[in-house]
Amino acid sequence: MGEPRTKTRVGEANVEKILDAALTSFARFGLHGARTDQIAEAAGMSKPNLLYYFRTKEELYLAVLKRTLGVWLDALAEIDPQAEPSQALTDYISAKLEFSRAYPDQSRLFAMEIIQGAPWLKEAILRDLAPIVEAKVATLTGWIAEGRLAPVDPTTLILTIWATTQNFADFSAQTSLLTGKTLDDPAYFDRTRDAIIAIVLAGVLPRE
Amino acid sequence: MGEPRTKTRVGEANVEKILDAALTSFARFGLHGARTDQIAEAAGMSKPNLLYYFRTKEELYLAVLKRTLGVWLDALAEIDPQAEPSQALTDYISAKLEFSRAYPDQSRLFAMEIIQGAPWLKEAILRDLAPIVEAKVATLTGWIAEGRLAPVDPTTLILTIWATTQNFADFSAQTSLLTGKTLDDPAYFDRTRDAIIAIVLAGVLPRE
DNA sequence: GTCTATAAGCGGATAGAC
DNA sequence: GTCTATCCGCTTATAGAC
Repeated sequence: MGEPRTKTRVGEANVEKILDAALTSFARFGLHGARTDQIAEAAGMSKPNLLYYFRTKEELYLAVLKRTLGVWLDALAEIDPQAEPSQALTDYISAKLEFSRAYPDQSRLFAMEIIQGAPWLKEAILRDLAPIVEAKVATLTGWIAEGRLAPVDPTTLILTIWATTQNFADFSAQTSLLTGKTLDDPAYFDRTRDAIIAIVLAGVLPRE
Repeated sequence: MGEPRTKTRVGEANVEKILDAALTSFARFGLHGARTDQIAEAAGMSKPNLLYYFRTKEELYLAVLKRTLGVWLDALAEIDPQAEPSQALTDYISAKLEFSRAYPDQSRLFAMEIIQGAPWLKEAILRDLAPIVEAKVATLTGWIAEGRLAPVDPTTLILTIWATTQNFADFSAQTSLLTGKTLDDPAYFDRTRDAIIAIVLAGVLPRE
């Protein structure tokens, strides 16, 4: 499953340019809809030169996906068991939404891969993502046991946060068709973040 | 934009078989990844015969999408301004989740089209979906004004419900990788539904 | 309406010089 | 490492008989 041949500095710079260009195309057109010559052009090189770094389109696709998964893992891992639950969840929701705003293509591409059954990323999800989720479920379970969180199913809560935050990147086409706004509008971004936090936190914090 | 040529009874039956088969393929592989001969085979006919009913792959794709959009519209339109808010939202969430369980491919295909910017469905969304959403936002705004609903942004609330419910169909690959469960498991389905309703309703109902 | 056979073109991948 | 030129497989779509 060939790494890109990147020994030199110029090579590494090219790999980065290719990954960025590929992300845009794959997010917009999917694995099969994306065109290698278009990606090469966007990366500022010829098609054969692109294929010098990534031998096949599929290899490039997987490389793009794995780069995104890494960022996801880091954000999730940052939920701190020692923190105040409402603050920890607020921070995580904010970070996740901010990521969706800053890197909508990464969010979208990831979503498309998952929707299609994760044919390329299945292995990496099981190996890298699952253990972290398990750890965070344990954290939430602990908070619930201590009465610091309402007794909501922890896995469902995590998936709900992913669903709500990612939604605004993934479905931004629909959202902007319906509201005329995007997350690039700072006021709308803040309003959305506050609404999500209000909805999710209210359902999750213990009533006194 | 070419209706399928369906004058006879056998023709209509074939069109249905094609739409069903196409839904499966498009949801799994996307517009460009799906293969017409595979769809034809799944529909029990030859490829030229399929292309007799739908002149191009794209025409077939759009027909499949529009069939799904119709179902969506009906469910949303059913939210009754006269109803008790918590009951109306509970019913809508239940119906939406049930739809995602019963027709996961429709849910997934719709999601993929939206994520890619709705290149094929944009027009229909603006014409058919937007007005209904507008009407429902008005309903929610009324409930908020009457103090029967917490002052949450109505559009965000609707989008949140879509996000949470659809998520369990769209991301079922991820969910089942992480939990080992699918919505086909009745107990898991009920647990998920209750958790979503609890989270969303709690954040939205007015505190006394 | 349905088929077999085939055309036509796109697009990923390679050859080989520089 | 990068390019030009080119190959060739694969897939949509059509021709035309039944």
